[in-house]
Parts: sequence; C-alpha cells; structure tokens
Amino acid sequence: MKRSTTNEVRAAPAPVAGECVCVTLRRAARALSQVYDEALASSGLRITQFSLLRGIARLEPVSIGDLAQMQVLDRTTMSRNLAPLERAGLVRQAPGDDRRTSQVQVTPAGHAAIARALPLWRKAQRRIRQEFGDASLGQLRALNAKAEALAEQMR
Amino acid sequence: MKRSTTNEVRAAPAPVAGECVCVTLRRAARALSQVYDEALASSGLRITQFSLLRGIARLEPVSIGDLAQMQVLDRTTMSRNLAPLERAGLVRQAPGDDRRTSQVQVTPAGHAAIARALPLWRKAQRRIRQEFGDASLGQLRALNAKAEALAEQMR
DNA sequence: CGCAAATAAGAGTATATACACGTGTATCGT
DNA sequence: ACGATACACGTGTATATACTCTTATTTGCG
Repeated sequence: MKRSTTNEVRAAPAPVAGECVCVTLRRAARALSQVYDEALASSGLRITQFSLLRGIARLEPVSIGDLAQMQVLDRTTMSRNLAPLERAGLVRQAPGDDRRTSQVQVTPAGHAAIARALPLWRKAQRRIRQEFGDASLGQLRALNAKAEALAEQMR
Repeated sequence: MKRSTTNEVRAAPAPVAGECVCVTLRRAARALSQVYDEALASSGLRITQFSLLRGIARLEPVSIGDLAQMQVLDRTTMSRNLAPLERAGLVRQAPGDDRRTSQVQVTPAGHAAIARALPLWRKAQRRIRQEFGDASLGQLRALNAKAEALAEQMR
C-alpha cells in the first residue's frame, strides 16, 4: 500500500531475453517477500520472522546452529535474525547443557504471535499456490534443491 | 570454498511439504547468489554489483530513479547499492540538467571491470541454464512476472 | 509572476545476509 | 591428566533491502 518513498512507481520493464537467472530469482524473492510481508503486516511479523518463529516452535529448545541448518542460513545470520524476535520478547535464549550452545525457545508472547499470524499466512499461501499453480511450485522446489546442491559443492 | 565461520555445514534438510513458497524462493535466491558470487569472485564483483554495473552501462547516463525502475528496486535501495561501486571508482555521479536528478555513468575502470567479469558470468550462466533446464527457467520467469504483478497491486 | 503540488534524491533507521576473527568450551588421543 | 583439535557462538564489518522523513528543485495553476 505504500512503497517507493514519495517517488512514483511505474510499470515493470519488459522481460529481457538472456537475463541473469540469479537476478531474476532475486527479483522474484523481493517481490514475493513484499506480498507476504503485506499480508502479515497486521501481525507485526515479517515473513522471515514468522517462518523463523514457527521453525523454533517446531524444534524448541534448539541451538542457533541447528536453526541455521534448518533454514540453510549462515550461523551468524541466524544469530542476527534472532535479535529482533528477542527484543520483541517472542523468543528467549538460555545456556544449554553444553555451555557452548544457546538453547532458543518461543515465549508465550511468541506463541501468541504465531497464532495471530498463522491465518494471515495461510491466506497468503493459499493465494500464491493458486496464482502460481502446482507445476510452477514443483519446479521452484526442484530449482531450489539444485541451487542448494550447487552452493554446497563450494563449501 | 570458505563459508560458515568455523562451524561445520551439514547436509540440507529434507524438503517439507506445505513449505512457505516465499521462504523457498528466498532460500533459492540465497543459494544461487552464492554460486554466482563465487563464480565472479576473482573479478571483485558480486552478482548484484555486476548486474547493476551492466545495467548502468546499457542506459548511461541514467538517473537513480530510472535505475531503480530497471531493477524493480526501491529508489533508496538503488542509492545505497551505488555506493560501493562509486567507492570502488567503477561509477560516477554528476548532476543532470534537471538538477534534482543525479546522472550515473560507468567509469573506464567500471567498463574494465565489466569486461573482466563478463566471461566469468557467462560461464556461470551457461552452467546454471544447463543445470536447471529451459522449462524450469521459463517457469521461473513466469513466476517472477506474477510475483511482481502481485507486489505492484499493493503499491 | 508566485506559490502549491509534484518530483528526485539524501539521511536515518531497521532487517537480512554473510565473511573474518576472536573466545570460551568440549573431546579425544596419548 | 593434559594438550591439540574441534566446535558453538559473539562481534566487527560490509552489502542488500526497504520505509520514513527531510530537502532541493521543477512544474503547473491562478
């Protein structure tokens, strides 16, 4: 509903053949993130935060490293991504038995936030699934798997 | 070749049915960006910078707003993305006739950087095209178009 | 002409992402 | 038991992204 800081937004450019696959993928991710963020706006969560919160709820108590694995994210990125959730009181960290680790848990407020956001997410997800279609989503999953496999080869 | 700050990286998790489309798309974008970044590493450019630099070369002299349009990026994001290129001496800004605008140009060093990076990009692009296949890439473009259309509806 | 509305951009703030480096803790081999 | 190694995490730095607010300019209207 807002967007683009005062200046007007015009129509998207015509698709250029031979475009960089990576750039197209990044653009799509940006656009779709805005759609989901907008859908979740009234919950106070972004799609990244919502999915992270849900992931924690599924595994809690869970270490930061394991969370990073779950999301295929760098460990340090996961640390940073936890910070806003923690500041908002939605998650909590406590030292684990292995005192190198930090066990992350969802607080009651965090569970409430999930409950508040879930129907909003479901609605957006339903809409996107219909809009894109199962074939397209299947291709997306396959593409994601291949991209992750290629990225992993480098590590 | 590096990656994940000391801690080990394990295998990717099993695909979960009913996964968030947006999260999958973001993951794929992260992974593929790493593949392209790695391919371009010796050029000193990241894929984002390379594609921006090429875009400027195609349109120069060009305003920041027009560049933002081209990449379907927020205007302020484009301003920030120009900063590293400018600091590296690859692009230059000069006031336009309309003195509200800033006309961006590629410097000789910038053109040299493009020339250096182009074969690396082509190689990565070829590889990805083969790996993913034309059908998958067609679906990706269609998905991108739909996502952008949905995002635009909100603006 | 003069001023209000529109436009282009910068600065401030915040999140998302990753790499290099450093620190504390566990483990394992001898 | 001890020391080398592996491991989990935090911090510093940098890029990518977007929103809000502010400023400088242009344009359009009366």
